[in-house]
Amino acid sequence: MIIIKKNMKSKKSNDDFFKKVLKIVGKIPKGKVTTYGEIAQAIGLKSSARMVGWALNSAAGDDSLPCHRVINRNGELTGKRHFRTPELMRELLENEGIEFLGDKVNIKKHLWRPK
DNA sequence: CCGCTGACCCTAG
DNA sequence: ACTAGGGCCAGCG
Repeated sequence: MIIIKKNMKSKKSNDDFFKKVLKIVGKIPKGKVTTYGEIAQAIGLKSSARMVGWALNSAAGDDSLPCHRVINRNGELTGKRHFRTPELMRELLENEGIEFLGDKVNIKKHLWRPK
């Protein structure tokens, strides 16, 4: 009667987190981009932007998941290395109408915040 | 069990 | 404007 609480909670939390990340990323509209930090905050974790990347890494290869629209706060395509090819990420973004400033995305113009 | 690593972000000097 | 360091949670050797 007194036990089992801790164990259950821990397991549930981790799965729930993963689910939310995929859901939010999948909701990113075409022609928009968001950041790891924004997603992390939308989920409820204030400083766990790294976990967002971790979740995406586990889901890498899923064509239904526009992980190329997820970038860092600086507008840099930090996750390009985990794609099939480093250039693929930029190609996809440019194809959707995202503007680039040098090697970085014009995040100020295309930023989309999950609500 | 301990420690390192990671698709990040913030604060301080 | 740039560099350095700490914090965060989860996975892996």
